[in-house]
Amino acid sequence: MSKKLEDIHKRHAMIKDLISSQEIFNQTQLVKAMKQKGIKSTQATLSRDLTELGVVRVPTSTGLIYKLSATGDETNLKYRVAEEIISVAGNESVIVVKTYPGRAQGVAVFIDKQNDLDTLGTIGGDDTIIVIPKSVKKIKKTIEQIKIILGIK
Amino acid sequence: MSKKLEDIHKRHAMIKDLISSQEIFNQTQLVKAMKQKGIKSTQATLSRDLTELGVVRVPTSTGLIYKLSATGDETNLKYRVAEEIISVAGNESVIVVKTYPGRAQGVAVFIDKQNDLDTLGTIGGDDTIIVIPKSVKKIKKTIEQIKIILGIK
DNA sequence: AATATATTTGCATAATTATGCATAATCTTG
DNA sequence: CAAGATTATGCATAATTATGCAAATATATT
Repeated sequence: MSKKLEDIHKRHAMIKDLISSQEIFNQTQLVKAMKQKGIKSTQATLSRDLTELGVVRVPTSTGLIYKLSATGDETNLKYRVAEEIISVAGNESVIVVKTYPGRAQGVAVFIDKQNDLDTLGTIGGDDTIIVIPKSVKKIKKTIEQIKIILGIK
Repeated sequence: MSKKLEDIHKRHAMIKDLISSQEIFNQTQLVKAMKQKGIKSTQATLSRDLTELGVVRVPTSTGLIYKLSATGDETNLKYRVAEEIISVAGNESVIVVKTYPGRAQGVAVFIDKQNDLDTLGTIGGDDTIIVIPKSVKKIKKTIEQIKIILGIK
């Protein structure tokens, strides 16, 4: 297992921990709070982390604070989407996802939302989606990722 | 009635409308969108409005966009209800709440739910609500409480 | 292991948002 | 209606956040 990946995970976990246990008003404050907990990073990195974690800055009576955005149906959605997929396959240049009739649009939107997928974009018809990878070299990997995210084989 | 209050309400309504009907990425874009709809304002004012409306900026696959924060959130409901109220006043026997057209029912339900209010009940029409206090002696106090709960003056 | 690919990070800075202050608009009270 | 008080707004700018780029680190391939 990658040391780096562990670190990122640790940092993300710490961020979630901090923003849910205390009022964090801005990113420099977060930098300091993390430092106290033994994790050093910079405002720039945290800005990216917050985006990845889907954290929002909400107005409250005490000021703008960071909060984890409401999740919950995410896992559920995943299941439903997975059930609509027939197959995921690729050739040398694109990935093709087959779905049950009329389901392609919804699945395509879901795939688009997974911003940890290295895709340029998707086009969905009625029962077929074309996924354009960032690079043709990533096709295999991306197919794997899609399958992993959706928990299918 | 105040011209100004109407304008603010209109602007707030427009903001909610715009951010829920299209992707608004930043405040200058919002300024332009509002202008097209005939409401002129500045980035500074909109910044304040967004805070008042409890709007959040959430990360999505297409970038950071503004969204009304999760419904069901109590604080939020409060904001929205408060937005619909024009005035709260009383005479020697009842309290009258004036709202924007068609909003009275919703506001009345909200007031009913506040069980720390010393009221016997409410009757709501289209834009007016009559609130019956437990005792006429509590009218002043109850008006105050309503205003405090909703954070209005 | 060596080389090639890909990812993460920090720095510097651009982009964006929030706010103090002065002014204008509105409201209140006499 | 006038005078004073309050609230809303815009301007200028401070505060904060996001990002291009290059270096560092990690991963994959042979």
